[in-house]
Amino acid sequence: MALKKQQIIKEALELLNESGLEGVTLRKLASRLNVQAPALYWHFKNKHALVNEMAEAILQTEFHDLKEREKEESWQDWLLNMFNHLRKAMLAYTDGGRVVAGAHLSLTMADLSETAMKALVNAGVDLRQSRLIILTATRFTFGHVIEEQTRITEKEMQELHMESFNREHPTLTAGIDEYFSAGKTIDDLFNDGLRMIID
Amino acid sequence: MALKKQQIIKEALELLNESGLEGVTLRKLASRLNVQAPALYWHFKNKHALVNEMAEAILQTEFHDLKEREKEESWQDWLLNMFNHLRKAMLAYTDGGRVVAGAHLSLTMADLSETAMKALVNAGVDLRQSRLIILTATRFTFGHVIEEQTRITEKEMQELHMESFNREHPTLTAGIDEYFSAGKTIDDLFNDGLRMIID
DNA sequence: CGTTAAATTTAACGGTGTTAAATAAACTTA
DNA sequence: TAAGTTTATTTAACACCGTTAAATTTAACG
Repeated sequence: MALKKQQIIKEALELLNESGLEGVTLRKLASRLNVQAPALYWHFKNKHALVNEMAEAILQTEFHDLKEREKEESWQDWLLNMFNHLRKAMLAYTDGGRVVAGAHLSLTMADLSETAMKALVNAGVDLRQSRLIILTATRFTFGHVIEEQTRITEKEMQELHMESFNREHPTLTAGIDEYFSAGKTIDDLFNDGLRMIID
Repeated sequence: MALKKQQIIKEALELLNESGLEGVTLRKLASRLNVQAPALYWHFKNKHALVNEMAEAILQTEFHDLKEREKEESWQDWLLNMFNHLRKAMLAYTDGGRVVAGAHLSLTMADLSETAMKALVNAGVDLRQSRLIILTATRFTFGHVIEEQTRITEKEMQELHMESFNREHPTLTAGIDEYFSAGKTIDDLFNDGLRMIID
């Protein structure tokens, strides 16, 4: 039976979740589909194209029905919610941030930006200000999720020598401790950062 | 003559600028140093470690003498200037953003954060607020520079079908056009975004 | 000079994306 | 149904990649 594009992408996403971006190789993917690696080249012009389509699929799971802003909702709340969805979509997959942020010229991202621009402009926000807010928040979101998803091994932790690190960076350490000892989470950190941009 | 660590890193950075991150391979680097690839493993435990040291070197060129904030300078101006230096350091090398952002647990970045935290706290900014501002601005800066340095080929441009893209994203297109037709540059875009976070 | 440690080479392993050509399977048309 | 054409996949190979183990050279030191 002929291989379907959506099948390939679905299997690639499962492989992504199991092995991370480094683990997504054409041979492994082909093997899962009971096919030889070069067969994939009939469906995708190269690996980059496959990864781009994986990024679109990741975004689609969260944004296949992107709701426009309701009259009673503030544009700030709407936008905050939109970027939380964007983060959620990327967090759903191992290395999802790197996959999506690395996918250039994503149509879904463009649609997202367009919808967001309309939401803000319709709410009376200046055109230039709208663009600045959305661009800044987008890049912050990408940066944040990529950082959030970067795995640090136990080995790397030890090599950093926490006690001397903390001694040499007291203010930084105090800032980190204060935040989390106040019961705040990574989710809060993301939203607090986002609010700094939006408000 | 024995290979010196700094020589290797210097040569690796030149290779980075000529061939991009994908082009930095141990064989090519070794060849430039008139040595065989496995020789590099005596100086670095693996490629990741080499790239991490490249990141530190990139940062050091701009931050070997990081000046603390002067009494008469506002913390906002000082911070804005610091992140402009960070961006400049990364822009000095092809894929510099990906190299630096991908380098985990960078000591130079930690020193940078510590100095910035002290500057803000000494200026009377709340500890938590200081951390939020610096973290958000850092992640935005990484996201911005990575995006800025992502090369888009002529082919990819054509495949996007600009006219239909613009038709389907009128508000987004208008926002982009307005900004640049006002004579603003990418530098301005970065600083405008940064100011949204800092102010 | 002889010994020890530092630095590098040779050879190889298992993996990667990708291409060209041969082949099989599935439709289309006579 | 048979022939022909497009679609889809396989086989075989290329040119790379990071990395390891072992042998070998180079340098340092008593």
